[in-house]
Amino acid sequence: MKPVTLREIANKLNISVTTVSKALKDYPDVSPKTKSLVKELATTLNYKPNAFAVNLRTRESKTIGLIIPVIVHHFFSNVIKGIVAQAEKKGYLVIILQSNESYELEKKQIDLLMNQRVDGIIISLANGTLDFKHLTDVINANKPLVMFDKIAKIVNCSKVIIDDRKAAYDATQHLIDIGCKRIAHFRGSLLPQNSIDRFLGYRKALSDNGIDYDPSLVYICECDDNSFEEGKENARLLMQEHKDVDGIFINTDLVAVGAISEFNKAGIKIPEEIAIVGFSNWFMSSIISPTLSTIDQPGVKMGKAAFKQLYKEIKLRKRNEPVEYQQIVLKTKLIQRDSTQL
Amino acid sequence: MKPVTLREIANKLNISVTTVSKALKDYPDVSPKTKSLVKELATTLNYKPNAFAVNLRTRESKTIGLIIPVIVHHFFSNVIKGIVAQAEKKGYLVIILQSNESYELEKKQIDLLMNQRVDGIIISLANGTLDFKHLTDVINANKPLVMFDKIAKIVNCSKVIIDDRKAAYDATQHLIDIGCKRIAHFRGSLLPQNSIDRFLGYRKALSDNGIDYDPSLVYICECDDNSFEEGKENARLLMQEHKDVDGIFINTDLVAVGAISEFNKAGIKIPEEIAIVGFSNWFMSSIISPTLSTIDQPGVKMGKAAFKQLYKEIKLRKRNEPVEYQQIVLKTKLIQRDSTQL
DNA sequence: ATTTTTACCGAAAACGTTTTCGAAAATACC
DNA sequence: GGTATTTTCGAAAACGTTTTCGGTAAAAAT
Repeated sequence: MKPVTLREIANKLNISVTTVSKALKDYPDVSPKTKSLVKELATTLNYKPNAFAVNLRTRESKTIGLIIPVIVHHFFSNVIKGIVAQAEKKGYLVIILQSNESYELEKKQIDLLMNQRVDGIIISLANGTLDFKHLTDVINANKPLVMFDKIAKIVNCSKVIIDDRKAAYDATQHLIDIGCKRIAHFRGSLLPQNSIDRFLGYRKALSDNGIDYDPSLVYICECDDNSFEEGKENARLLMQEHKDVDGIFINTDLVAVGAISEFNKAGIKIPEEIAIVGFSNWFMSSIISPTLSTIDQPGVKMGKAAFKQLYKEIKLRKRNEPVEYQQIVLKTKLIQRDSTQL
Repeated sequence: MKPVTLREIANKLNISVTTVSKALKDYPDVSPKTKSLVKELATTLNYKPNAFAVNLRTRESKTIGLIIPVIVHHFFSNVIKGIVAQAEKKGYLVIILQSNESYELEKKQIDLLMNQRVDGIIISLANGTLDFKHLTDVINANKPLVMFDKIAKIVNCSKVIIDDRKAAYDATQHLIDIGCKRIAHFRGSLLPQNSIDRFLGYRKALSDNGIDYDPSLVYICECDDNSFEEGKENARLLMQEHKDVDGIFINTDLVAVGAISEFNKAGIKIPEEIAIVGFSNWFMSSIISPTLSTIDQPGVKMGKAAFKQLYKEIKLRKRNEPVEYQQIVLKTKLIQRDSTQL
């Protein structure tokens, strides 16, 4: 019942553990005959190297850690999929942890992963994370760290992001192009970098088109969990406070879907009375009525890119070669659907 | 930069590694003075035990494996969340792999996890899995295995499921209760146990109510990926082939949403002309129009239950106590919404 | 004062690998 | 046949921890 070890193979063949180990790894200093003998016996005995022993010796775990704010989220589960798939290709396993948007938990989890001696960490920050010592600690411990989506610009490491600012600019410009004059923005949480960037893109588009920026048209919400309700709530507020608004750029599709459902209920016509652009291209956005124009945010691709970069850094570090941090910016594109199709 | 080891602490205090180790684990045979000395130094040096070494020595990895068919799926990502949360509470980490509904991949991944010496495995089977040797291998290697949702009844291990048959029965009975006479069933894939059970529940409800079972009313689809399209396609077929159908019990909410959108487009009134019950209580089902009646399938709860059972078995095995496999059946409930509200 | 007990510590083996380095055996060369 | 070279192998150390088992010194008991 106990797993087979090198020693057992060695004993059965009356050779040393050393030779067995070398034979299995095709060292040049072991004869073809013994090599084949060893390999044969290893497969018949179904020998599997003990990962702990290998890791202890080689200081590699062939495992990486992934920390994300929420797992149950279309964008993040797509990223998970991308990372796991790419990692598997390279023989790496992925340990996934969920920070629940909590800075404290995030810190603890980084610790957990470091103790586990993962070879690297991929992270998307919790909204509440303002202090970055736990992250610089990782880097100082000489362990590769890649941030994606929700990043901290100050931290010096590789990042995989989209150009949130440009994407938001494109979305807003699109609303302007179809004739919107008073454009609101549902911004979501205040802190995260991409919330900031999307807001800046929105404002830039306005000013580039000579439209005055009106702060009262920007709706903020700190309720992290029920985005759908957030959309409905903001839509209700908007209908009370700003009847003249004819276009909204919304931070994320789920919120947009909530808003649409509220507008539908109130009998407000989309896009005739209010045009809407969402963000992330959730598959439901092509399904609801009216279908939602949105920005395509390539989750799987981001995941793959993040792992690829991490992998590169792991390899470089191993060879003691200098690593230079990359800022990988993936392309987004505007997808026009009925919610802006006049 | 190198992590601190027991030896370094020992050298700094001029005591042995043994004593340091014991002090940190509160062995009775080390004096309070040295204990506090060691502990203090350990925290100031930020000592973290090397997980590999510990694992090698203790044969525990404090890590479990999770294999699921797809990550990007509301039900499964909820299960992930439940498992990860519960595992973290007990100090366990979770390695997640996605089988992509492929038997071959599933087999490989089991192998990967066994090599990694995880302490246990939680799995939901791929649709294509018909041979179970890779699973019995796990059990024979004396490693705890818990299956959930998509299980194999033949395999002798603990399982966490819902009573699919009863749930399907309830759903169908509900359709009958509101007056449906010709009830179709979108069954999805043919193989998985829960597809079979749901079908049986559907049939039982019919016969218990004296309604003839008509095989042509059961729609099967092997397209694993685009459930939404499957719903639309089946709806189209149904409208052509069986204009007299007045109720459908649909295997999963996403397919149901597809069907609803197709019926909406065709101008067929729900529930007046066709009543619909879905399955899983995806959050979107309370959002679309009309809102969808469905069976609540508690993903997070299932994940938690699965880990709890696995944890129990890990502990029992460690103490060499006999483990008895549990079949944990979680409660589902029918949620009535507009799609069956006459 | 001697023996017994208790309290405290450490040497050493073990977990299963990998890798260095030297030695032995086989082969080549003159 | 003797030397030089190449093949082929294995002993041993190392990775960092845990745990068993003795051993010593001090404290308690006789």
